[in-house]
Amino acid sequence: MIEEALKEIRRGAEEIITEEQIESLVRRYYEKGEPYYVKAGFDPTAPDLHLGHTVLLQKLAAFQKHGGIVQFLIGDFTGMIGDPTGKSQTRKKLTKEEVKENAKSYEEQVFKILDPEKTIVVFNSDWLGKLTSYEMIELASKRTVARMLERDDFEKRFKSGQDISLYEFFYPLFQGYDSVVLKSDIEIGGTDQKFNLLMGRHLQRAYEVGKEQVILMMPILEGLDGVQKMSKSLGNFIGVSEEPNVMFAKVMSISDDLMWRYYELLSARSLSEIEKMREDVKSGKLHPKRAKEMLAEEIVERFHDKNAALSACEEFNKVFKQKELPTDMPQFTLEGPIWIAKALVEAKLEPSTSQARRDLQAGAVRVDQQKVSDKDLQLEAGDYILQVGKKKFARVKVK
RNA sequence: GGUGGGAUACUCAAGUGGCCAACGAGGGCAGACUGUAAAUCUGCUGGCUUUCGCCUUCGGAGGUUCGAAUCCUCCUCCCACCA
Repeated sequence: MIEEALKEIRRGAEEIITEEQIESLVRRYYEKGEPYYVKAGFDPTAPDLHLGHTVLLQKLAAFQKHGGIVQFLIGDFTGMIGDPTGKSQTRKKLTKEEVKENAKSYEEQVFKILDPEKTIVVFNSDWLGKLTSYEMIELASKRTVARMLERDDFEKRFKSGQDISLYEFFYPLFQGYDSVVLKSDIEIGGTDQKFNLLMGRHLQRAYEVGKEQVILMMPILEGLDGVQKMSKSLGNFIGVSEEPNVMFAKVMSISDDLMWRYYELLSARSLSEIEKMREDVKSGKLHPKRAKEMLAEEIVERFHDKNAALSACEEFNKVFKQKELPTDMPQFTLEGPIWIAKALVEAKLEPSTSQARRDLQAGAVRVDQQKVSDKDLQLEAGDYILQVGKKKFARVKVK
């Protein structure tokens, strides 16, 4: 039992410091029923979560199954400073109302994964905002400049003579101080957070909290392209609030290799179950597409529901396998007669007539499921279904 | 402070007076093949005018020239070496 629990906890983790400590926490829970605290910090800015963020959340959920009480920390104070990157200055301060608002929408999204019964939501402005100058100096005295400069980006900047503002040193200190206040037993975060996470461990020792938090680092999830990290700005993400059909299709578009990575980091299926699927795919017993569908179904179900998942799957196969038309298409009414290239732009299927012209040339455009070979095609009054490539559809009425 | 080198489209990177909307690679889009996977092959990859052409783009501002990404002047920012 304990072994199983540890296996799930270790799953996907890039690094754990230290394994022994985690083991004793879990053991203590199973033998004496004593829970432990698992902390994770989140940005207070508008939470538009994507699957990348849920990697951490699921790890928290795994802990909850095995005795962990989650300390869901909203870094409304630290967020104001901003984690040092060398570029950003002190960020705009969010009002109390904005933070509350964001926290609320966090909860809506987050409790699809976390167990609210075992989650405590905390705001670090509650204690960081009240620190006196004396206490801040005390905090700063717990760490030397030399040790601070060990942090990767500080070291680089220092060596190359770039600016390091004093305030930047406070970010890791504050994050670590949170662990002191919260008496966390474990803190989890991305691999890029290693320095900050270790700071919590150090400060707990320095403040004689009586424990040194375990740190568990999760890898950064790759985006749909399978190479770069999932991020909104790169456009390779799956948002947790996206439409079931969109979400499903996005999962289906990932490569087979990436599929297993997603299974490991995102699926609630047990490792042994996943291993079995992997073997079945290898031996031909399970079609890889079906394996991917199962993943897509699971993910859609988590953020929507079972029915949405099933109908998304059905819709997907209808459109892409049977090549039938999607059930829902955006509708447009246009003045006619109209040149096909213009109509495509009007229907938002193309960004410009030049691009439309190219796609026309390439044979990527269909009207009522028929490939258009005439680049000069005029649409007379009537109803049409326009299609560009495999994914873009629109219903237009020409007047 | 001095001396050299550099800044080109989404990214990297050619081009050093007209043939440059600008070689090539990556990425992206599309087609074929498939399982909307991967791999592979093919086409396209600034905008507008249904393509005759026109307009905007090569760090910024001016200038020389019939004509400039390319030459000149000034400015901004990067990088290397010297002090």
